[in-house]
Amino acid sequence: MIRPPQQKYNPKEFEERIRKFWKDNHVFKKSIDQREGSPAYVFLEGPPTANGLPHPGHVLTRVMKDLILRYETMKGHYILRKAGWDTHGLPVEIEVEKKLGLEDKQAIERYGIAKFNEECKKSVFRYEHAWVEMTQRIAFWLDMDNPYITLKNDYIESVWWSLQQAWKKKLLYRGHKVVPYCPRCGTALSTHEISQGYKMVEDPSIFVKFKRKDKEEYFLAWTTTPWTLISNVALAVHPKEPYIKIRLNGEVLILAEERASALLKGQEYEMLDRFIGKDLEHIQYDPLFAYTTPEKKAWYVVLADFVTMDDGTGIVHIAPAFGEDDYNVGRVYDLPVVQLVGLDGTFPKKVTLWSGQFVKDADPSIIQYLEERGLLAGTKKHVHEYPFCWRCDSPLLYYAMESWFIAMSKVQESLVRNNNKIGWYPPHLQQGRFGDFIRDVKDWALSRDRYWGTPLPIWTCSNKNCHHIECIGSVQQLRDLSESFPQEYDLHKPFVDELKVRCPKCKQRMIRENEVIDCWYDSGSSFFAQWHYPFEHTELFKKNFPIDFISEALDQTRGWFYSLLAISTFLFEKHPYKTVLTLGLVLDKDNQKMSKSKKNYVDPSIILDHEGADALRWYLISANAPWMSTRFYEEAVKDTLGKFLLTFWNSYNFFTTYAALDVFDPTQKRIPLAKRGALDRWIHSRFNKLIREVQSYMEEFETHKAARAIEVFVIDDFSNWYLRRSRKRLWVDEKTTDKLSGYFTMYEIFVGLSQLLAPFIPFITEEMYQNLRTDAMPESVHLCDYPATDKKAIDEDLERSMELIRALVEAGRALRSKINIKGRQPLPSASIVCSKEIETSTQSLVELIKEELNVKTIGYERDASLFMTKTVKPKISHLGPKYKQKAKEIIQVLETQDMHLLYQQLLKQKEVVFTIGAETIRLTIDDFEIVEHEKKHYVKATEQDMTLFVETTVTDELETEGLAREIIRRIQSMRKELNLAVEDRIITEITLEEKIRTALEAWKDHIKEETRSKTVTFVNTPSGTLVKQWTIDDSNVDIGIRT
RNA sequence: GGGCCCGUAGCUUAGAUCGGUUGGAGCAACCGGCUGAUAACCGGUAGGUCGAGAGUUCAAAUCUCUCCGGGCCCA
Repeated sequence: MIRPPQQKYNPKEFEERIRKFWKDNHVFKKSIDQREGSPAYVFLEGPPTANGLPHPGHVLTRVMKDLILRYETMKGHYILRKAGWDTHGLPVEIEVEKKLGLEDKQAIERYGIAKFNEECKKSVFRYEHAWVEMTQRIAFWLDMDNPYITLKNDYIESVWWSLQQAWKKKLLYRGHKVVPYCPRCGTALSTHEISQGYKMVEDPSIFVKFKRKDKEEYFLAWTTTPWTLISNVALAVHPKEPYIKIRLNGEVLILAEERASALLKGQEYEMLDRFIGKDLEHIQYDPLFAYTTPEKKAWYVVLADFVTMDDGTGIVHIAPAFGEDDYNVGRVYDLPVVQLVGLDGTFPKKVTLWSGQFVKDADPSIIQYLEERGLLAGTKKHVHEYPFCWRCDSPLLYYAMESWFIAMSKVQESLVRNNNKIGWYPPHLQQGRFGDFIRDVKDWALSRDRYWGTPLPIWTCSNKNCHHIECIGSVQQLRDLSESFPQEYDLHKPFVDELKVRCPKCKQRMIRENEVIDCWYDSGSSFFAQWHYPFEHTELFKKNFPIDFISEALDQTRGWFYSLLAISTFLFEKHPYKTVLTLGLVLDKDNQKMSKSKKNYVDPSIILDHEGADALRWYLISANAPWMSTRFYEEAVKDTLGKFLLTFWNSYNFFTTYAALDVFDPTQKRIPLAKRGALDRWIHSRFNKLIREVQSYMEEFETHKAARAIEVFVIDDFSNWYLRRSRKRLWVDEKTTDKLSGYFTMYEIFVGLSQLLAPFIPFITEEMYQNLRTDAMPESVHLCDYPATDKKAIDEDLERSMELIRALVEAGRALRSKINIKGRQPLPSASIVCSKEIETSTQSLVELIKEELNVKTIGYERDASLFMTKTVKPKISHLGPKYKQKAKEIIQVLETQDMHLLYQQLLKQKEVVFTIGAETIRLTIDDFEIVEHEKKHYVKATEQDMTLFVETTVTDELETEGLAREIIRRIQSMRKELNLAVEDRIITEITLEEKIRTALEAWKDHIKEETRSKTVTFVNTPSGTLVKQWTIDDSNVDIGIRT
């Protein structure tokens, strides 16, 4: 039995109620379990870190994931939805440092690593509660009772196993990485940290001469960091750019041609030779300083693409220890890494001239020294951006630190191959941002000299003669090599470092590499580590690999999307996921990124309280393509609520009000679709086409288009046309077939819509479904199958006809508006002039026009001339040249004539004759333009191949009927004002002016019927619970009603 | 600095693959209308240098180039 609805849309109340319903009845679990054995659709959750509050971007990701997963579930897939938490990493440490007031790494060590990590562990779940609550409130169904957590021993063990695999494949190696380093804090900074600390500074830049070993010629190089010259090992030129050899002031210099013209403007020099950079490769030169003798060949010219012609000389000095580009070119040429700077940022003893000086402070002195030796060709102030430490504000040095790497460059081809197998949404990322990154892949710098993270499982034998290195891949292996491995353990620092591990070769103690690993490696391992593979759940892993679907925001492209692919590629040589949906970012009202510091941050819970989860979800889904950035603010969500959700809700309200009143029973014998009226068949046809449309959009993740298609259907087709046109048949008291057909149709569409919309707006659909479902139906809308298109229900001809009818109605309404006769005033007739074909196809629907346009009769005609009359008007452009000065007089004469008669005359006699002064003028039909217009009391509108004529004669009788309708309408609005129920009966008293009172006597019964009045009396002074005075077309009408 | 994405009415957007009537629609505004569900709806009015400039073309919102603005990623 269908209950009448709550009147108000109160999302906070019913969303909470429905969450409880799901929980009490384990609906989420059932939605998974009932699909067991069905084809799997594998999903992997990108783990968030719960050490900060969730923001609107996280809400978007979770809504989109939920939409896709609910949709695929209803389409019959078996989907596990394991939650995950990312728990390691520098941001966690920084939070804890702040909380504990620890300034640097030394402070952390003084505080104690064990205690520090304990704090980190607590910190990562600090806002877990807020995350869980947000997740539940937006109805993201996720198994948060059994999440994978990257800090668990089992998870770490899986990660270790994968690192051991890398080790066995000889992909894990120790090398150097040039990182921004703060000499004061004694720590490298992450890119995340330095991005906040760039400043514009002015540094000295110098032009330095490097003497060719074999000739009295000089390479002219340029640098902004003179202190790095001491560690110089090579000069780089661009292989393809032209270089020239010139004589300037008696010296022979080599530099880029393009730069020479810029640098030596106005100076005279002699051009000696011209060649491309490639020709200079391997030419040796004399070092500027001899503080060290490198173990590898150094001091010669190398080729590098990064050399630009934007500034400098086109010859770049290379110091691999102090620049990333330098380091990379050094690896290509196997150059030595000369590092004549200490970790404290000063020159070591070896550098006798500047020993102990801070490098940047030594710059002027180095410049002076070069000048004295005649190696300086010039200086120039140079303004550029330079990074500073965000903590202590000292200038950072780029510094080659030892680090562990995974040799991704060795599996580059495999990466590209696997990437090409992934379905990217939007597609441009595949070969664009992501493809570019993969094609130019760098080795993965894996280690971090920090505390809170998965420890790097590499132990080195402390015996100098042995030096055996072991990469440990399981807890068992570690236990076997350790003395007294405890029962209870935690695979973090400091436990792993305190273990006494014995070398399997020489039995000496092994020491672990101090570092932890990049936390991106943790989350990128989730596709196997979540199952504790390969130690457990091997079958589960195999069933769930590769993953069908992942989705995160755009910033994860080179983050998680990459780390998953990287790890999967070197472990399994396979793409880890088949489809990746990349979401746009969530911005504020002014298209700015949301951040707490800008205070433009919208708290999702406020919107959840005010507009509700469904409105929030619908906005995020329908506003934009998923991969476009979406502006997020409460007003926007509010608009969505008003436009779509309330219309949908009110339609439902309308249906259930009447269905409950009439005790409509959906289990009774169904009226077959073929036996229902055209309107019912039409909405079914539209609905079935909608299903098809929605599904095809969903397959391409064009969720916004799916949502908009539904919106158009619900608002335009269903609510504003179908339901409005169906109202009348629900008002009759008898149980007619037509009424019952209407109920069945509405019922079916509402059940269908609740299922179609369930993945989008899970609460309101559940609320409706619970009221509509029969015992034979699943207990929740989320346990239903997704609606499938019934092709038989689609009737293209009917849809086309309805389009014509609706177009005519619109044209008719525009007509009324134009002639200023309001819709409540009935008019005698309307006629449609069209072809026989159109008549046949629209005949069954034509009654709809009658009511919409409020005309007494409606009919078809073939010939528009029935309503048109032809006249002529003088063709002035024709008469002018012919009659010159007389034309004006002729026109004046013609204007006095009845043009209609003139036309008749022209038709019969072919000419008109009259005289002007002495002259006889003969005009033929050619001197006139034939114009057509509607006959008196007719107006017309043309719509496609149809013309609509409306007769506008308002007889006294029609005028009275119009007045009756005016009165009815006023009484209805008064009923509403009193909040009366539809079925409540009233007593009505009306005071009318004498002249209309008599005329209205005949309409008394009609007014009584329409307003559900027990009695209608015309009185002198009306009384009632509500009495109102109205003015209708200049007449005063007072109305009083009471129950 | 480099790469990628985006820019259409006050706001949200359709149209861009594949150049072709007068660039559609919704919200907001104004005027009028409808209403036994509606915060809804209907008719009309106003509002556009399609980010700017140049080019290709008979024809450009659409193709090309440059620039400007916003965003992301990488330096």
